[in-house]
Amino acid sequence: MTDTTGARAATLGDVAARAGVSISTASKALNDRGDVSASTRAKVRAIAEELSFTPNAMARGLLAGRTGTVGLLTSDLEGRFMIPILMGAEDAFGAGRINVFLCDARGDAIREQHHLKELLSRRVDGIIVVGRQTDARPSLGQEIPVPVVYAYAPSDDPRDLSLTPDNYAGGRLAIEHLLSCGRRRIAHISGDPTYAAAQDRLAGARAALAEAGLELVGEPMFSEWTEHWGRDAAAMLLQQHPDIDAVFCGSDQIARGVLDSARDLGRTVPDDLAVIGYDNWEVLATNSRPELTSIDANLQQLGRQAALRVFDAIDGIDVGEGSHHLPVRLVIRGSTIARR
Amino acid sequence: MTDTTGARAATLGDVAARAGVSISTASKALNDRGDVSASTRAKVRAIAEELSFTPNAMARGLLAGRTGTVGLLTSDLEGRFMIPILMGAEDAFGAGRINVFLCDARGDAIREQHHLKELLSRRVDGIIVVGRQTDARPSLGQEIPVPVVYAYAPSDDPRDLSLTPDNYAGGRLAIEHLLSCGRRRIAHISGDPTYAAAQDRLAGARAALAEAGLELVGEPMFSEWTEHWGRDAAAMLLQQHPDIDAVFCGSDQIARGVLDSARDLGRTVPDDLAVIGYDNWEVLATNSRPELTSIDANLQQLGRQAALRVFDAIDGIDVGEGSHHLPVRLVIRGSTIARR
DNA sequence: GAAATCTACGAAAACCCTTTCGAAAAGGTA
DNA sequence: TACCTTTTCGAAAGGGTTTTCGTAGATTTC
Repeated sequence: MTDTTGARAATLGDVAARAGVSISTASKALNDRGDVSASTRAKVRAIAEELSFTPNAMARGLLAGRTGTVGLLTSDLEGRFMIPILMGAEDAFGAGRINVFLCDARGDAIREQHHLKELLSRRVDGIIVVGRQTDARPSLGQEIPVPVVYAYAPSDDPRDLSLTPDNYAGGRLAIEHLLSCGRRRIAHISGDPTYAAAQDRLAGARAALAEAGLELVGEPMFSEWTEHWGRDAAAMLLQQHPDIDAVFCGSDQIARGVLDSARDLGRTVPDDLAVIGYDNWEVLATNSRPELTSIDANLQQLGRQAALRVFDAIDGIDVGEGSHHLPVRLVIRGSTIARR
Repeated sequence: MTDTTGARAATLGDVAARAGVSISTASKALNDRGDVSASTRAKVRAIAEELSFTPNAMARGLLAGRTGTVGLLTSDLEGRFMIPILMGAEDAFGAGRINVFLCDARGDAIREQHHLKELLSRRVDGIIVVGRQTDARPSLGQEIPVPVVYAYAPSDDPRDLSLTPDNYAGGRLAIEHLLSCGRRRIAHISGDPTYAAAQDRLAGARAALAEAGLELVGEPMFSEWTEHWGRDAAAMLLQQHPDIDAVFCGSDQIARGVLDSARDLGRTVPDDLAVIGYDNWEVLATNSRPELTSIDANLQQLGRQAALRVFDAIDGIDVGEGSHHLPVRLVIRGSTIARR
C-alpha cells in the first residue's frame, strides 16, 4: 500500500518560499508568463521538480471558471455498446487534457438524477449521456448549464444534440451486400421487436430489397438477441423455407446461432447459405466457422464524435441539434463470401 | 443541444444576498450546522432550491483538503475483465458520494505516467490501478501522496496492496468439481502459457489431481485464448486420448471451441465428456449447447473490495500490503452435469 | 435593575492558484 | 545629477465555500 500519509502535496507557496521568491513570481516562472529572469525561472523550476510540485487543478479551475472535466453518464456499463463509445470519448478527451468523470446510473432514472447533480456540483464543462439502446430516452432537460451530447441512445427532445448509429443504413448495407453476392431469397431473424434498432434495421433491409424488386422470404422473426434464439429460429426457418439462400441476422449472437443450426442441418455456409450478422462483435464474429460478415456501427468513432462536439460546445461553437445518424460499415468475412 | 451559455451557476453568495443573510449564515443553513433559526433556515433553503443552487465541489474541496474523487487507472478498457471491476468500484464509490476519474492508458507506460500526473494534479483522494492480466505489473512507486490499490494485475512491489483473483484456487475448484462428478481422466487445454493466469490455474489443477492420486491426461495444451484454438486442440486431444472423460479449459472461449469439436466428433457432453470453462463469461457460457460450467472470478466483488480498501485508506485506516488472492466461485451448468 | 447566560447572526480567515498593477532596481541618456 | 526606460519582482485581489470567533440583542437570574 502506497501511503505517504501526512506528506501533504507541495503547494506553490512551498516552492516560492524554498526558492526565496514570491508566490506570483513562482507562478510566472512555472507558466512561462510575465517577466522573470532566466536565472530565477531556472531556480524555481528546479525547486518545483525537487518537491514534485503539481499545481492544484481545483484552485486553478476555481479561477478559470472551467474545470477541464467532462461527465460521462452511462445507463449501463455492462452493455458492451458502452465500452467502445466510452473508449472513443476518453481517447478524444485525453488528447485535450480533459479528464472524464464516469457515472453509471444502472438504468435507473433516480440514480441518474443523483449523478447528474454530482456532476454539476463538480462543475463539469460538459456531459455525454450514453444510452444502452438506440431507442430515444428522456432528455435531461434544457435547464442544464453545460453542453450535453447524447450518444447511442438519442434524446427524445429534438432541441438536444444526439449521435446515434444509422441502423437503417446498416440494414440496407447488409442486404445490398447479400444482393451483390448474388443472393435473392433472403430471410431476416432479429431480436426483441420493441427495440428501435430491430425495426430500423428491418426497414433498411426492406427498402434495399424493394429497390431490387424483391421481398423478404417469410415474415421477419423476432424474439431475443441470443444465440439460442438464433438456433431455434434458423431451424424453423430452414424447415419452412428450405429454398432461402441468405439470412440477415439482427445481431452477431443470433448469427452465431444460425450458423450452428445451419451446420446441424447440413447446409454449407456460405455456398449454400449466406449469413450476415450485426454489431461486428469481434469475439463472436472472428471465432465462428466460417467467420462472420457483419455490420460495424463504428462506436468508437461515435464516442470520439460526441467528445469533439462537447469540445466545440465548450469553446462556444454551436454544434447544432437534433438526431444525427452516423455511418456504419460492412465488414466482410467468410460467412457471405467463400474464400478464394 | 442543451446550452444555456451565460447562465452562470448560482453561488452561495447569490443565495445569501437573495435571502438577505450573510454568506456564513447561508452556508450553515444549508449544511445543518451552527446556530440558525428555523425560519432563516427555511428561507435560505427555499431560495437555494429556487436558484437550483449546487455548491461548488472544487471550492469545497479546496478547503477540506479532500476532493471526494478517486482515479481509476486502467491499462486496457477493451479487455472485458476491466468492466466488471470498474462497475464494482464505481458502485462502491457511488454509494459513498465519491466520483471516479476514469483514465485509460491503453497499455502504454508513458500514457500511464501522464494520466497519473493528471490525477495527482486533480488531487484525487486515492487511486485504483486495474491491469489486464493477472501477471505482476510495475509499481507506480512509493512516492505517491495518496493511497493506491492494484486490482486484477498485482504490483511487482510487495509494499503495495494488490487484489487479484485466486487462479490457483480456481484451478483446484474446477478439478475438484470434475472429480466429484466422477471424472478421472482429465485433460487441460489453456491459452497463452506466458500468462500467470494459465500457469496458476494449471498448478491448482495439478495439486487437486495429485491429492486424488491422479495426473492430467497428456501434457497441458497451450496456445491462444480463442475458440479456434479450443476447437483445434480438442480435435487433437480426442484423437490422441480418446479415453478422456473431462476437459478443464483455461477460458470459456476455449471451452466453446472444445464443445464444438466434441460435437463434430460425436462425443456427447456431458455424458461422454465433461467440459468446464473459466471466467464465466455469460454470453459465451449460457449460449452454448449444453450451457457451460465455469469458474467465476467475482470481478465485480474484486472491484468493490478495491474501492473499499481505498475508502479505508483515505480514512487513515491501515489496509495492509502484499498480494491478496480473492476467492473464486464455481458456476455449475449443463456441460458437467446432465440435467436431472 | 444589573449581571449573567443564550441565541442568532456576521466578519474574516483559510484553502491554492493566476493575474493585474504598481513599485523598485538597474541601466541609459541629456 | 536629474530624468527616463527597461527589467524584474511582489502585493493583492479574486474565485466559492467552510469554519471559527466575536458581537449584538434577547432572555433569564439574583
